[in-house]
Amino acid sequence: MSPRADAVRNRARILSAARAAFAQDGVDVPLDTIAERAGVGAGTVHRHFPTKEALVSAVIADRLDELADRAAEADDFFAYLAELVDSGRDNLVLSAALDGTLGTDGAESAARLSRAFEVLLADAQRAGLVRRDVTAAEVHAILAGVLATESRLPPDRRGLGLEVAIAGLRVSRPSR
Amino acid sequence: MSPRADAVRNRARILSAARAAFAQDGVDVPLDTIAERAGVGAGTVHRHFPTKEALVSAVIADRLDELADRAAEADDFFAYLAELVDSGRDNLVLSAALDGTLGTDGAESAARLSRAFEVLLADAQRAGLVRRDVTAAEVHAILAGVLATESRLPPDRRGLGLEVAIAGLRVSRPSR
Amino acid sequence: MSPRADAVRNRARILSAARAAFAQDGVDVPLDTIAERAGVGAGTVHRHFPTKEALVSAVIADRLDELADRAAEADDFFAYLAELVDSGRDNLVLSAALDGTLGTDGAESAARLSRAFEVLLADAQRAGLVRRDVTAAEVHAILAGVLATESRLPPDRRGLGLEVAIAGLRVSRPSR
Amino acid sequence: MSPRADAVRNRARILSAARAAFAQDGVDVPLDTIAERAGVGAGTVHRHFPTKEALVSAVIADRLDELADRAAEADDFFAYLAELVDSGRDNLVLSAALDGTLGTDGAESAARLSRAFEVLLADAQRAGLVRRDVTAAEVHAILAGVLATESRLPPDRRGLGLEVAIAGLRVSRPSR
DNA sequence: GATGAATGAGTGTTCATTCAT
DNA sequence: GATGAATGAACACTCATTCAT
Repeated sequence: MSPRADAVRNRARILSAARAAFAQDGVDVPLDTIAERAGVGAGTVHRHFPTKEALVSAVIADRLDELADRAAEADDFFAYLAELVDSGRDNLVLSAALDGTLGTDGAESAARLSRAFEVLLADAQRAGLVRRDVTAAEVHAILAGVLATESRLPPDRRGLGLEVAIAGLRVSRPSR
Repeated sequence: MSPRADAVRNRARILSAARAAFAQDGVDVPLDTIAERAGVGAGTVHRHFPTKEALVSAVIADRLDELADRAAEADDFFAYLAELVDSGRDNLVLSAALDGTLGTDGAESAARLSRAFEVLLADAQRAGLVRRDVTAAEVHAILAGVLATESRLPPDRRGLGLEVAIAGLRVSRPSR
Repeated sequence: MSPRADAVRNRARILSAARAAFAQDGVDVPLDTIAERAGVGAGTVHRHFPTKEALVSAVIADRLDELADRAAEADDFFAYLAELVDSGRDNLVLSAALDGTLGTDGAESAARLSRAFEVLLADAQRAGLVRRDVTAAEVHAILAGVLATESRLPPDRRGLGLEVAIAGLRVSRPSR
Repeated sequence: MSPRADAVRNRARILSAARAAFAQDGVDVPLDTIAERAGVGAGTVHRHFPTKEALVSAVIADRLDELADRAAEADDFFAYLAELVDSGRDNLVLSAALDGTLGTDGAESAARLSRAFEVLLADAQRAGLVRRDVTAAEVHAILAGVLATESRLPPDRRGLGLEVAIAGLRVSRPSR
């Protein structure tokens, strides 16, 4: 009752190919390229994702889901950040796309991530490791910046951006 | 060597229009739109900038020149950063494009900026306000991240990204 | 020779769905739409009608068969015309398609219709109600025109096209 | 001050090529075909007619303008009809498309035609050559039908459709 | 030098048809 | 036999670039 074995596989392959292609060449890669990478016809991409925008949203939602899963499992705010930055290193483009509209699915995934992230942040704030006046959304904006920074650092300096952000997040008030 | 007055003016108008258009709609705006905004024909844009990429590079180089000018005039590292972030707030797109190749002109402008920036940074480091193990290039990467952060913050929280970065840059070693 | 019950039913459902879809949206409706309307898969449509053209031909042949049936039963030329126009009113698209090639089946149906129609016409001509120099094929062409006219008339004027045609068919020679 | 010499010519060539292509193969001909026939690139077609629909509308409007011109010059209702049918013989497709939406220009052209046609019709009615209870719009619908009829008649019978319509339009009431 | 019309390759999307399940 | 996913050619439309005026 499920001749969908192929369909499921194709959907996954398209998603994966799209993710790689977006990361490598930006969201402007032709859909044909993605189709070729996924080993399917152009029409198949459209069957699964009626619009290019839908595909982008799906890739982002997929990524958000991963992040949400990790956030839900994590128990250490900073370790989670490190992991997140690490995994996002090659996905700057994608993380940039994060600003764009997400389909309904994306919104849901983003909400899941937010909830898990808020818990982690609150713990860290309670433990005195993060200044209390920043919200989860604000820390998220800072993380987006960290990703942008990391992508511009030479390999042997990776981690510096996060290091600085963490240090900066600890201090309540700028003295200077 | 005389009727260049118009040519010079057109070049400036195109650059200005391109800058505004890139900031508003991203680097994917059609050249026709830029030409229209500049009040010139599409062919004129190509006479001055043979390629779209050349125009993008020129806009970036132009911006880098401004930044270099300001850096050369500044005497306070942090005030300079604040000014830079402030002026760059609406130019995230452009600053993202900064990763792309710059033409030769761009390289020169970038070099000018670097030299001025290095002086400011060295002063701040000597004064003990910035950890000594970061280079100018690294601080630049961090600034790019700050711009990304700021663009994601609501208006009433603008400045938080820079604040955190400055605080983080002061601490020499991450203690955690 | 047994499980054809379903096949027969499916064929009928597809034909019916196609007829409705063509009448409503023109012959350019996607086959998928027709398949969905018929409650079958796209592949099933092709099993019954290997080509879209074949489906169109079948729908037309089906319609021609109906018309032939009615013509065979009718005994009054004008009443038959009225009925035909009445039933064809919403099928302009289909009647336009009538020009296109009909498959072999279509030719047969068309022939049946022609024979029945010729009988009716001959009767009317013998009774002096229709000029004698027009053939059945020519009256058919005129009827196609009447359908086109009717589809352009407002609801409260429906019938005018046929009325004029009937009046015109009575006169042997244009006097002017 | 008019480098538009080519532009004007191209516009005319495209319009002409489109008219011929539509008449020959229907409105579904690829734009590329029209471009090729006109001896221009595909982009040029779009510069002049931003949308395919716009091109169709323009072709129709162009045709309506011709008809309006002729109607304005004519002084004999029936001669005008004959001329119209004669010229429209190969344009059934186009006249079928006439139902579709016309752009603003089309509406204007249609209005011009209506006004001229109304004058001719009124004259004919006053002269007792056409029944008085039909409006210009209704006669137009009948003409559309005549065109449909004519396109279905063999060459040696051309004119029969108009002949019948004219005869029918003279009689005030269907007697039967 | 400037103009803007022309070009044509490239893109997203549709859809008749095929084929694995 | 039926299903619906896969295919890929075809289409309308965009846009950087070229070129006649």
